[in-house]
Amino acid sequence: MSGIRKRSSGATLRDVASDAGVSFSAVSKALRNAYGVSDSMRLRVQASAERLGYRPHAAARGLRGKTFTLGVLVSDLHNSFFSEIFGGVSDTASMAGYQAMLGVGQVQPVVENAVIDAMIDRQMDGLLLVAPSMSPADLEIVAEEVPTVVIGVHLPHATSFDTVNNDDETGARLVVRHLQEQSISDIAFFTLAGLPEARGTTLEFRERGYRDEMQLLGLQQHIQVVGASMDSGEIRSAALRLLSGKRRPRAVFCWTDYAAFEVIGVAKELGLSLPEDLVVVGYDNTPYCALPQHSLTSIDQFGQLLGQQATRLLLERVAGRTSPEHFVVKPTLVTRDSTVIIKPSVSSNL
Amino acid sequence: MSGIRKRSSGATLRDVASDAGVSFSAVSKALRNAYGVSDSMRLRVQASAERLGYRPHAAARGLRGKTFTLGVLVSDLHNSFFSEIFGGVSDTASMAGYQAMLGVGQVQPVVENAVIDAMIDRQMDGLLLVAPSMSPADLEIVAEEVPTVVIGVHLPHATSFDTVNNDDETGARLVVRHLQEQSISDIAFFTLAGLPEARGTTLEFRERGYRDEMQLLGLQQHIQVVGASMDSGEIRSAALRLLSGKRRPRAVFCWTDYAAFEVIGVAKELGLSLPEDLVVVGYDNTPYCALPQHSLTSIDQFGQLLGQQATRLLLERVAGRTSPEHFVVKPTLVTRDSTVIIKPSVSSNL
DNA sequence: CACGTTATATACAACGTTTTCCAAACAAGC
DNA sequence: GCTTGTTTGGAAAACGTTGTATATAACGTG
Repeated sequence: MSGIRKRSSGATLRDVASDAGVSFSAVSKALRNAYGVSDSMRLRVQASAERLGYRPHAAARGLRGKTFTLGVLVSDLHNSFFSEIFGGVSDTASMAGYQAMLGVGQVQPVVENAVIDAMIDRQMDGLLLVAPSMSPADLEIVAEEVPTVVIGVHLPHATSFDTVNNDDETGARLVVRHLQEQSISDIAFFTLAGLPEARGTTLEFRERGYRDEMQLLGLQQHIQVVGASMDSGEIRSAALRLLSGKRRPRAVFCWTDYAAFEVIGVAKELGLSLPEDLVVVGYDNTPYCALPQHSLTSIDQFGQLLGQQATRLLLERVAGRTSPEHFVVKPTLVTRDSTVIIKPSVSSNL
Repeated sequence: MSGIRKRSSGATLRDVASDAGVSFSAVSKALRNAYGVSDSMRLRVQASAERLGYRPHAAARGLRGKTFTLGVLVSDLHNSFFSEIFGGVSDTASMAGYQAMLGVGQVQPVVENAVIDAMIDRQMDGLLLVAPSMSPADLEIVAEEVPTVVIGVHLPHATSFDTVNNDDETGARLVVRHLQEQSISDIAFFTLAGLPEARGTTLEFRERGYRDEMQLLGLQQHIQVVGASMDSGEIRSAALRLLSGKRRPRAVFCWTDYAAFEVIGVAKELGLSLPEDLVVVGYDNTPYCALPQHSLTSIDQFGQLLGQQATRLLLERVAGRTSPEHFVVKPTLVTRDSTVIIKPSVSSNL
């Protein structure tokens, strides 16, 4: 019930050693289940350690061995998709005796670098970079220094780090196909603009999937791509231009849910009714999608799974693997009212 | 432009020393601007350090002195209010040469304790606990061990740590008064249920403010409090009970924005129109409130400012202050369409 | 019984800092 | 020129681990 550990013990290896009547290096080995320790001693040592509330001093450890800490860099806390990823990371890490610590890069390469430096300085055993905005070259530099796994950047030929992604191209295709099945062909893609440079990013792949599938279905004349930064105001004005222009599309497929919500907002302000006049689709399937006032069709990319797999790979790298692995999960379309034209009879499914 | 630091230098104090032609302890002092170093030497050392790309080894530092790391514990990443706080923390910390690292407590005291332990083990110089769900007694235990500042728990008499809060009571009063000015008197309060225990929490204060102000305005017969956990399903069923029951209120004041969004959703499903049939108010003024489909009136508690002040206090504690300080910021009501009955003429204010 | 061969436990040298204590150098006061 | 004091730089002892090298004991084998 209490839960909280009796602290301020400050017991060190030496204290445990003198309590158990053995040498302090014996304690070190006994507690790490190292080779060359008799069962009787291990038991005695463990008992003493337990009683004294011994906890290894991470800084001291960091000086010689591992710190059992993983650094996770996310670009933006506001995107609740990242929270989902972190959930998977945190669980998997703690089950392996590691602790995950989060840093925030604010989508600015400068800040990202500072955070990464800080993590390396603190001797973190491995780094998990979620949707970093730095260049592949810089990623290589980081990966050279410390075991690294990257989520959200498609670099299947990277050798010095692993990548974990959802198949963004397929995700985008699913959307286009779904809309076409609803007899909607005039589909625009709303992307994120103003990023440093072409980066092998998820955005590229989503856009490519969109373009390719449009082409495949013979809808190439309807291809239309607009973009805005992450700023709410910019998203709104881009959406306004798109929806009040003369080429207003029948559907808008947004690179992330939040952008979709803004688009829906602008549409409402323009007096458009959804889904009759306009259909909107998002990406990430964040919790807000399920709210009836949005009921937003979206692509689920299984953030938790992504986090788990990435952590698994990272721990493998920390353990010594050097050959690269690239994990891709198939995304799923979650259809909701925002794109289902013919509504089902009654039902207010709570 | 490049930005990324030349890594893998691995330069240590000794390397810098031999490069500059001085002893390594001289380097240590020179770089920390310690007493007893001539200007000429300081300059020479700084030049060498710069050239070799020297970075202090945090683990080694942790063994003797500070780690220049602050641990931030948040209960739940999904609440984007916390992101806002962290923004303020991060900025203030890095300006003082500190790095903030985030841990997530999942609203479970067990996990919270594990994360706190991990932070203490890693010799973090101070802890910033955001809306922790642990007991005041446990907070004291933690604070005894390491400089601590708590955000989001009202304990104005705590001596071993500082607190930073918005004035939840006033916030709630603002809401009630605002609604009454709109001639709405039948106001219910929607709170968070199923927490460990009474904790001196923000919830308590919001509820108290609500009750007191209702009383003051002579609306005591309309006082009605319902609650649900953080789970979306539970919120929805509680909202359904409230809104379809015979005592359906005219307004629902929710302890946090997300709950308000769920309530709005349920209301829509029930065919209620807002704001004519029902009025909803939230707390935190998260970015989603501004979306036209919500246009949710909410209380802004200035998360960024909260984070900045908390960090300032924490750094003071790290520097040695032991007398407690308790900072309170006045919240502000941000009115939006969800509660403004008579709509302004035209305007689609983008 | 000398002689490897295993087991087991200890000693001790790192690891990269911070900090205390000392020595050297130099100036000032008599 | 001798104390006294005040800078300035260096030597060395922590800090709490890990990991390697070494000592000791126990145990067959030839």
